[in-house]
Amino acid sequence: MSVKLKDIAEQTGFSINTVSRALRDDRRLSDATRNKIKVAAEEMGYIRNILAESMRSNKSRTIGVIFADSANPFYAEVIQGIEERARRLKYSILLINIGEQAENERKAVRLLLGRQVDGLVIAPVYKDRENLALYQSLSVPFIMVGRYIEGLKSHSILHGDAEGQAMAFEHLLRRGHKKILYIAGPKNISNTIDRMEGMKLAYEKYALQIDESYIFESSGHMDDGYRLASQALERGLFFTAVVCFNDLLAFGVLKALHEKSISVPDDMEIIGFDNLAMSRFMQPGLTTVDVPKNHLGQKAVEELVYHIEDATYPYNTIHMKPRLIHRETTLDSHIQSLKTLE
Amino acid sequence: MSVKLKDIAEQTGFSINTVSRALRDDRRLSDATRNKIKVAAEEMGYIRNILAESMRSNKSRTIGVIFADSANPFYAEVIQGIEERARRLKYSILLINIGEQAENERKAVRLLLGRQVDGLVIAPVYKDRENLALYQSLSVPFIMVGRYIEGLKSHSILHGDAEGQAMAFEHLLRRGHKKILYIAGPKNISNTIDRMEGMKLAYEKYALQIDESYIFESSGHMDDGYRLASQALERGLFFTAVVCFNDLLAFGVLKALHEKSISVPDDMEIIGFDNLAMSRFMQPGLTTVDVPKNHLGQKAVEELVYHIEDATYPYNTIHMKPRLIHRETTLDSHIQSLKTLE
DNA sequence: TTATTCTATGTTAACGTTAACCCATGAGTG
DNA sequence: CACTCATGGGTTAACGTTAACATAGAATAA
Repeated sequence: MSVKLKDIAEQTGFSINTVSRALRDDRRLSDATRNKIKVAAEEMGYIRNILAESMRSNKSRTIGVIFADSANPFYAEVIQGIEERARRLKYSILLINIGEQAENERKAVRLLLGRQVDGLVIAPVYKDRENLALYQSLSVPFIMVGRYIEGLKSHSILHGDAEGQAMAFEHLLRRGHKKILYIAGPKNISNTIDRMEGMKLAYEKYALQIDESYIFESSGHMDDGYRLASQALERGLFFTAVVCFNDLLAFGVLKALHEKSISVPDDMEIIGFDNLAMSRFMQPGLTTVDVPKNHLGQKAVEELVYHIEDATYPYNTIHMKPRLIHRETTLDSHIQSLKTLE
Repeated sequence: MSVKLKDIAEQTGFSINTVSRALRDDRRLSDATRNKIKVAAEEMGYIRNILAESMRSNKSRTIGVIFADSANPFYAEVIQGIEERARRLKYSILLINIGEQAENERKAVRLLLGRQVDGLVIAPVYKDRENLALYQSLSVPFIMVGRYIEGLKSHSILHGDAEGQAMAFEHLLRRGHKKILYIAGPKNISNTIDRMEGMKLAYEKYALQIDESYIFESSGHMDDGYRLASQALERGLFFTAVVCFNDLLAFGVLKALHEKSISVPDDMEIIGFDNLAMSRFMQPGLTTVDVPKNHLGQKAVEELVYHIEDATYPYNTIHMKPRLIHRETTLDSHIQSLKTLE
């Protein structure tokens, strides 16, 4: 069996409690005692039983992490940030994927509560009466990353969905595009709603009407981008630019355009969202809205731990700034003006 | 405070133990009692304290997962498989990233042991005397995914690194390529060694010599692919094909080639490894060696749980079959033969 | 009938740790 | 010299659950 405090106590002649204190660096013990015990523990290969510690101290140093899909490159980077920061702060993370299903989200929360997590980091499904009630009565702190749910927005860290999407559209509208295809995201998450809102803001700014037939719904995956763009082209829909809910969709769109021999950005401009690591390496490099993914995860944990360690710490929505990253799927204003002169 | 067994016991009039049994579906209780207790538990919003359960039963239903970087799309997909299967088997996963550092790997193992995990799934650093000793004396079952370490190969689930890399090279050598650039992976992992071995096998098969100056070391990231390919070209190194340790490197290489206006596959053929989800959407679509990533993760958990539940279950290396996926960065034999006729 | 086995439940202890409280000793204080 | 107080450590109980054993009554068998 493994080494326990009891074994170290017997070995060193101190009581179990003294051993426990020594290993927790309790200053009320003499240096000599503390060192003697620590050395013995090290020699005996002692590993503290965190389960027992958690049980007794009522603090598990564990954070539950609930996402739709950890393999999605966007979430993968957020999770990376979460793991990194949690590890640094001496917390461990329990990861659960829920595939955008509100019911799975509830199950995940309950499971994690059963595991006595000290807090939760969640990318929640947007609208679900039952979930709202669940969160409102939740016994542990929780932070929502990159998304929010109505009524609990103060728990969210957001990255300017509306603002970012507006920037993307403005970049195109300003330069005269009239027919822009918008491939939207899954309808049960806040990002889809906010980005749609951003699109509207941009159109309003330029006093232009949105043609609803240019808005497609999607799951946010590459295949959908490919499929929807292909279909639109095959049906003869006329457009000069495509804005995508995220980069993955844009990858699919690029593939479709290439197959139809439509030249990007000359005949068609494309803008994504998220600025995934791969987006820079696409051919051509994808113009997109940058979101600080890793930082988002780190910040979420940081805030969460504040709440865990201080129950009075207030919840306030945190906003991060999106940035439009110009690459090769759009023409920048300079080049555009040159072309206009030709 | 939260509802405990004690509360349900008081509410229903049964003993704590009977309540515990009822909620665990113990068949020795009468249906009436079991139902009454379950209904009461449900009504009272009882959530079982898994920590306490784990403490007492000496089984945490937790699996520790140790990878270099969960944001790497390859591992992200493996982890997805792990999470999926673990969840289905009622296990939770604790995730730790170690960045290919042997020392971090040791720390992670110890941390997870402290958390009383029932088993580990690891992508280990290849060669480290201390780690070998650690694993040899490990008190819980462990499965290594996609990699192995010397002396413990039976714990691994592998996907034919040598075989897959040989297939890639053979495809090129068979069709007459003489100067093939190979961008290898990080040197402290088994994949790099085995894939290098696969390359050698292919050259031997065609009785050709390997020119060491065509082998570059890398970290396996996109930037390295870009940087190394750019450098090779700038230095005037002559080659007609590039084989990459993984798809990420290939993405970087494609970018570099495009910048130099080298046409793929006509002037240069490229083969990657891993068949990431994005590889199909690259422009041109990347020819690569497919590895069943999600399945690898699922299988790892499946095997691990066999070991957890039956200590006599034997360790045997499991081999999965790689497949060469022909896409647009290579010319297939048919097209090649047509070109030859020109 | 009486012994035996089942069935359904209760009682007690334990998992390994930490919290809360207690107690000796000796130094410093007035 | 008695008193306080800090120092260094021990004792006991508790966290919430399950394992192991015990038991009472009913059903069955001989």
